Amino acid sequence: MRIGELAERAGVSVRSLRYYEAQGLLVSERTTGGQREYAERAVDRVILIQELFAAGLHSKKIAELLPCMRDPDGGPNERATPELVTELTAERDRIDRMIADLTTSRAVLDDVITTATREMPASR
Amino acid sequence: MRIGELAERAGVSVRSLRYYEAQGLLVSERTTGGQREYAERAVDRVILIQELFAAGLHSKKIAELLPCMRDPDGGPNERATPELVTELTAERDRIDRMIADLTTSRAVLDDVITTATREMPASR
DNA sequence: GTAAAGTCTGACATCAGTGTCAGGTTCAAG
DNA sequence: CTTGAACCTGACACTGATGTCAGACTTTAC
Repeated sequence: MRIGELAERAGVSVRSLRYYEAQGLLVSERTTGGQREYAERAVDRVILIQELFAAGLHSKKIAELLPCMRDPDGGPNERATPELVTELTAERDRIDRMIADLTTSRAVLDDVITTATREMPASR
Repeated sequence: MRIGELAERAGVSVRSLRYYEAQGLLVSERTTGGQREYAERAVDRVILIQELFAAGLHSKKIAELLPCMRDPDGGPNERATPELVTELTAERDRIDRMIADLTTSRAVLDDVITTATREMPASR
């Protein structure tokens, strides 16, 4: 598929896909005319990249991480270096803290919403 | 307390505290000489602000939200408008999705870490 | 009263991902 | 062959919280 379709199916902008490629997160074949051509599995990869971005990982670290993932297609995958493992462990801990903080914030919002909604049902 | 102490106790930079004030998230008394003076409760407020930032809320929305919080000191608090409730509900849903995504990312990291660590115990 | 540490305002820089625009090329359909 | 949509590269703008610097003032300790 071409870049427009991938962007739509993965729910990101065309701009972002080109950026991912420039950062080494995503590869593409090229047509004779120089246009990008993606395999089916690119969709899942882009979604994964987005999730990792959302988790606060920077593109450089994602670029190191991706080749170490167990490839569902059974493709070859590198073994993470001890240094990378250390970094990823730190990231994992950070994510754990992030989830904890988010849970707190959610409770705060929920409290305000509940308080405001009480005895004032369904906006009328 | 003055701004340096608050920064240290809340774990943020002095710069950030001044920014919060400029955004209307934090108020301060001023000494005769014009220096900021904070009450004890400012510490918790700043920590809360940080959590809300971490949850992806923008300062403007935090500024709307804060006065609607149940004040532990029993201070006066506004009732959230229906519009704000709608927005906050959207934020809450977004946080829920964020937590779900983070959980996915955490699992990805965990998988890579586990795979790399297996049969290669304690970095030697 | 003096020195040192802390604070003030204001301005500019940074980061990283994304938006957007320009000028040109490629592709697919008629 | 032509046309319009999609794509290409490259460049610049933006966002929003935070870092950092300069020059001046305040506070505290001695």
